[in-house]
Amino acid sequence: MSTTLPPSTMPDAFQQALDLDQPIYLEDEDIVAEAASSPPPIPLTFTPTKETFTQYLEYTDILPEYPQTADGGYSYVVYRDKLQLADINEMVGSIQYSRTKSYCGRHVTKYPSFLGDMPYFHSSYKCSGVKLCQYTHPELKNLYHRHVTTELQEQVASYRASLPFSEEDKRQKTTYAKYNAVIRTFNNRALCGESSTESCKPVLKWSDPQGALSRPRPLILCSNRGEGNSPHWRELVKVDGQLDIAMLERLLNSPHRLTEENEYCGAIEQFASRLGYCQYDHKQGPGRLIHSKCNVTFHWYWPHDLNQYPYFIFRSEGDHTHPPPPSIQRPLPLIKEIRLLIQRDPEQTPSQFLRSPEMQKIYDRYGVASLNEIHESFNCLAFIPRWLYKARSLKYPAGQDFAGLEFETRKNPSLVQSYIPFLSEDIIVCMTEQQARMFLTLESVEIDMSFKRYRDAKELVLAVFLPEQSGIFTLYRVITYKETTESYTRIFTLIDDAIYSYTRFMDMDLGQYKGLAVYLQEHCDNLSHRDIIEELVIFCRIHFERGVRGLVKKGLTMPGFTARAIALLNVETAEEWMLGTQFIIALNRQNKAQQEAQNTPTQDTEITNVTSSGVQKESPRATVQPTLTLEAQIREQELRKRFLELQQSNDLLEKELQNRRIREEEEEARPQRKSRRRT
DNA sequence: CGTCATTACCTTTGGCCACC
DNA sequence: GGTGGCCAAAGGTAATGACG
Repeated sequence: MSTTLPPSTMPDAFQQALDLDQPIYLEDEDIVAEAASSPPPIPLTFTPTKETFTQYLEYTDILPEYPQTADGGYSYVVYRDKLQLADINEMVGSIQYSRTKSYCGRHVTKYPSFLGDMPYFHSSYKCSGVKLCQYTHPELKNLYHRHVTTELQEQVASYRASLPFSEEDKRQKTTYAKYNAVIRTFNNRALCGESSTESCKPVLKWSDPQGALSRPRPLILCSNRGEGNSPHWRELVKVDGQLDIAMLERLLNSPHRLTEENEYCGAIEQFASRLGYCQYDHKQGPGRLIHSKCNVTFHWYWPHDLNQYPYFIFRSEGDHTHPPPPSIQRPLPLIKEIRLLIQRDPEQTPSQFLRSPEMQKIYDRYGVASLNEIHESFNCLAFIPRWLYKARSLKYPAGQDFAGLEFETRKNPSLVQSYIPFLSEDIIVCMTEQQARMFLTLESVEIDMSFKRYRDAKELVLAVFLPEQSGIFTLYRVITYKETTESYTRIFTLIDDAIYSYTRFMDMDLGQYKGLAVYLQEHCDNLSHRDIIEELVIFCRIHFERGVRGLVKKGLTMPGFTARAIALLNVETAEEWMLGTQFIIALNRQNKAQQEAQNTPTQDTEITNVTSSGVQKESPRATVQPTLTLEAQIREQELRKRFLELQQSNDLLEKELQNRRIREEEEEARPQRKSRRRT
């Protein structure tokens, strides 16, 4: 619905302004100088109650982050092919001035505007100003502006740079803050109590070293403090790297102390900032952030039919009665993209997210290596963990603990059928049908226990290494909150149940499975659990190596023990294994006998304890050196040769590992930032 | 219609704390 | 020391009504 306006009612200025061939361009010109000869105002709206005018008009395809403003109004006519309402919101939302909305989206249907005689919407913001430190330099405070130019930004930066020490150097900042605190407290006569006098001044001295190995330590004390007990102030300065002691000494002991005059600050924060004080400890104390108000108004108008008229007008009126705020509004299109990526996969950590291939694509698009190279507002990335947390909370409203799982299973019952065959408060079993089928085709599986993924629970994983895929295939996952034998028995029963529930229609596989069950039952009656374990279980290499090193740590002194024991891991047959272990045991006996002969006391450590924790507690079985037949002796020689070869290659490996450890220790010893380590 | 004031709800932010 | 979880407070938004 549109109202036609007789051409006669169109003001000349409007007609002239509508002539897009002759736009009125005002770019980086000095508006103040032009004010004397300012052109007649251009009407933007034609309403009977109050017409809106603009003094300046600029055509553009993108609204600047710091739109210009003017007394009679500075307006931008923004044109873009296929302009959408979202684009308008994005551009208006990206301006760097904090603002509050005066009103939003008012329809104007009866009166024409600069956009023509079609209905339009009209919205309005008010600039909220900035927050300035109470010690802001008066010139900076009064840096009213209409246009943010490079010169203005440099001028603002110069006020920040005029502070005594670089704001970026944390150590210098801390030292300066310490110095200021000491001076202030001395000036308040708060440190020397009743003995405090006008002449009390803080000085930095070094203590006399106590003993040959101690070093002099820095002290801040009152200049009136003598030897021994004194009511005057004395404080030992902590040498923990946070303070630059040499700088503190220079500041405190210099005959020309920094002038006692107050210093000025250059801190400007967005009005939206919740900081109470500026980030700089001044001589006169921390500076409270104070709201510097502003009366600038922003208005924007856009036609109902953006397809037909892909224009909108943005108008800014009044002077900003404050210096320009720092550029911290993040570019909206990029922010939307990041938000979408986070919503898609909120289970990443912030650093994983920033290094993800999706983010890498964004960096590549801009030809940069990190976000802060795209826009300075990304210098602070604290919003990333918050958004991840929020997205996770939305995705898992009941959390990701047991309650969350229960919630998910109720919401999505098929989850139970397809992946969680058993769920109780103590044990959660995860297995799919494909995993169950895979399980039945295997001769062996690996069992691993993880303590790290969940806070209170442990995770037991049955997996198999597939050489064709060069990867580990998980077969079965149990999350358990108990660690008792009963709970493990229950877990292994549940493996049976899970496989059965998924594969009950597979006759052939079921036969295999039943056969295995019968086999286990029959053998369990006749054999001890140790025998069954020996028959069925191969323990983890890492646990074996840990066991070997543990024995050495406990005091086993047999020469070449580590290399020989670890060589056992590379044997290929049971015979080689038995021979190897007997060889080591015999050597150990010999070694012990020698040590006893020399009356050297040794640790009572038994090598046969070298197995995984499950068997470790058992008493070692008596080993008998067998009497060998001739045939066996020949076979033994072959095996001994093979064992020695293995041992030799292992010795080399051991040496290489040792060298690597030494190198790592040296690296660690260097004074550098320690990296976090996960074990 | 332009503007202001009010209100209720939504979102962001700085800071605290526990944990690894 | 970095990180994540969480909270209170403050800023922002949207809707609405009143007035000139």
